[in-house]
Amino acid sequence: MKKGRTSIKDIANALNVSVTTISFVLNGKGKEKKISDAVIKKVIDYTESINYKPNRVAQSLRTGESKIIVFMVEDIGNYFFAKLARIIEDIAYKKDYKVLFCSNENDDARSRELIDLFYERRVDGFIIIPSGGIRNDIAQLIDKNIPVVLFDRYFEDLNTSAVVINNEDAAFKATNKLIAGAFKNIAFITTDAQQMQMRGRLEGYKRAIKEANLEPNVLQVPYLHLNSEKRKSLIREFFKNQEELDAVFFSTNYLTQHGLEIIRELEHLDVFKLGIVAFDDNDFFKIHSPSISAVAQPLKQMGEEIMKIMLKMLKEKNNRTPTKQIVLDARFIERESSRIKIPQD
Amino acid sequence: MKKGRTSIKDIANALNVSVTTISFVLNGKGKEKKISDAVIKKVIDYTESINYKPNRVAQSLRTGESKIIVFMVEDIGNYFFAKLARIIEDIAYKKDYKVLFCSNENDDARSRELIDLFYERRVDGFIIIPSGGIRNDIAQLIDKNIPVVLFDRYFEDLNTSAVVINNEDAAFKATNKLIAGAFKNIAFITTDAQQMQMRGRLEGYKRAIKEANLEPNVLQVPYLHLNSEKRKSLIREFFKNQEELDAVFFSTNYLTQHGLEIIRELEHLDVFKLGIVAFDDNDFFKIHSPSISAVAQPLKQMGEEIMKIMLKMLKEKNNRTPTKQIVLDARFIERESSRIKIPQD
DNA sequence: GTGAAAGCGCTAACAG
DNA sequence: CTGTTAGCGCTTTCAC
Repeated sequence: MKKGRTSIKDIANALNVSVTTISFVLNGKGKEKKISDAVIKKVIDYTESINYKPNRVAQSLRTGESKIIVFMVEDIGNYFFAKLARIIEDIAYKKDYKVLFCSNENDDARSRELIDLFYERRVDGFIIIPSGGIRNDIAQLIDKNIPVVLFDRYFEDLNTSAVVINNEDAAFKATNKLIAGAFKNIAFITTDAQQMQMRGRLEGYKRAIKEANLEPNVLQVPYLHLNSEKRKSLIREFFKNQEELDAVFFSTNYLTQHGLEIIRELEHLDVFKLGIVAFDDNDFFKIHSPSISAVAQPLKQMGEEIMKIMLKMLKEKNNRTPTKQIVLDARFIERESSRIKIPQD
Repeated sequence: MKKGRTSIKDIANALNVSVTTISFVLNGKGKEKKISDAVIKKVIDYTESINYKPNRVAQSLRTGESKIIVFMVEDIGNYFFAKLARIIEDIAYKKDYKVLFCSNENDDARSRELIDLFYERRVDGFIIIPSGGIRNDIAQLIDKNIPVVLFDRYFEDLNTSAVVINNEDAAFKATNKLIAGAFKNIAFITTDAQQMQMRGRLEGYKRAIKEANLEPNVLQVPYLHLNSEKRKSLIREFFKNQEELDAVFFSTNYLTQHGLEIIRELEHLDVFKLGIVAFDDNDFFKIHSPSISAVAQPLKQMGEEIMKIMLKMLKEKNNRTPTKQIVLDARFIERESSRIKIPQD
């Protein structure tokens, strides 16, 4: 293994053929360009023997393509996103694309930084869960003819391709599960983010509550500029004044996590008597006592739809592919926490 | 916002100055190269007005630098790695480096693919938790003079910079916590991976058990070619034949997760009576009933040490920086699961 | 103070 | 069938 980096020119010199020949062979165009089998073999053998790797930076510069797709979510550590990432990656690999993952923490500044970073590096496409304030950045990408597929949510006033679930319906059904479990005072803990998926979940909850002639009971935790301790204390305060409460529906994964922690520490709440439902599933929910019922998004299907659109855009680079919006249904996973509890009176 | 991508040449044309001038100004060398203030202002204003972003691919090709560091771990979704990633990123940003994260799933083939991907793209440095079989790939990077810092574990026969914790000592102390909690039959559930950090943990456990005149009781779950269901059934079988068992020490995060799931389903085990300790902390451990005691690695310190070495190597590019190995101590977080339990007889 | 031009490693049109 | 060469967008040396 020699020091430094070998170039295609070095190989041409070593083998006494031109760089063109090398380039053709390495790009699998040997046959097509009628390079002799002997030369092809010579080139292949040699490049393999020295473990030559072409400089993709130069390739990218020359071709204008990077064969890289960016997958940007709130938090790649999140069970839901991590699983989805895997599905997308598998599909991409089959088409010779690599996928780079990153987390925007639902933060506009960070999203922008990441978009810039990858845009400047000429990635071929973006799959993004947009944070609230990056509408214009997305619009710019589209303007520059770069394929973008949003998911989980999108901007209603921006014409983009997107894959989302029917949040209103999913929340409606989940709330009804609690209602069917004979719970009467069902709180909904959500964020105050004015993102469409959050609004949808809230609407679904409200509709179910209304149709059952119950009272809505909503806590909206501000989602900006709060660390988890602050959020937790808001949830704690909310629970403290809820003597009647018998069930809780958490609208996001991290709120569920906070909520379970608080319920655990409050004397007047018994996690085994409370009805609990979470939006988005998590590996720990089945280990928890009681196990936690959850609304699970159809990961496989989402990944496939996202990539179908992305690959199409990538292929039709020049003529602008018409945008496409897909809405999928979520699934309710019933566990212990949403079942009818032991009567208490 | 115009279509396509603006180049430095377009700007030169638009402003009637040469590309050199633009380049100098954009790289902050305006003053140094004695470009007039008027021209500097003109260039800055114009590039900002059209929101020009230099093509980093071309920059990279020209300078041979990408200003990107790769951070590769088993699973970036893991609490421990995610936190560490954040710390590293913060430090890198201050020195104008970006960090790209990726997960190798402790799989050699995947590690290799990722290393190749980034190597071909000329990233400036690698921070890696190596999977077992990539010793040679790491060696090649070092051979090619690319800065590499390993952490969590390293190859004893390869001279690399690395940051690790004292696993033997941490496991020894954690086991002693259980022993102090009056537990007598303490099982150690680990993988059969022959990686140094796993061997260290096993040794620490064994030493503590021996010094207390207890009997070691070890389950080594094969870590290759097993999906989580398979691993779980091995743990289930192990537990089934353990009537005497009163405590468990899990050597990794995912084994803890599996273990808790199994304990939950087995009639003869009561999670509230069992002593439990996990290696590596997790957000869910404090929500779990009972809350789970854990060995926590010193994240901040690890991140700082890793970056100290990395930045040094990056700066001294040419003369090969001597390698450096750092060993840090872990911390035991005592929660409910390791405390003395209600007497049972 | 500013510009011309070489060259980073690669692809591909064109020439022979 | 294979070689020569322009050029992707940028940095930087050297010239004026």
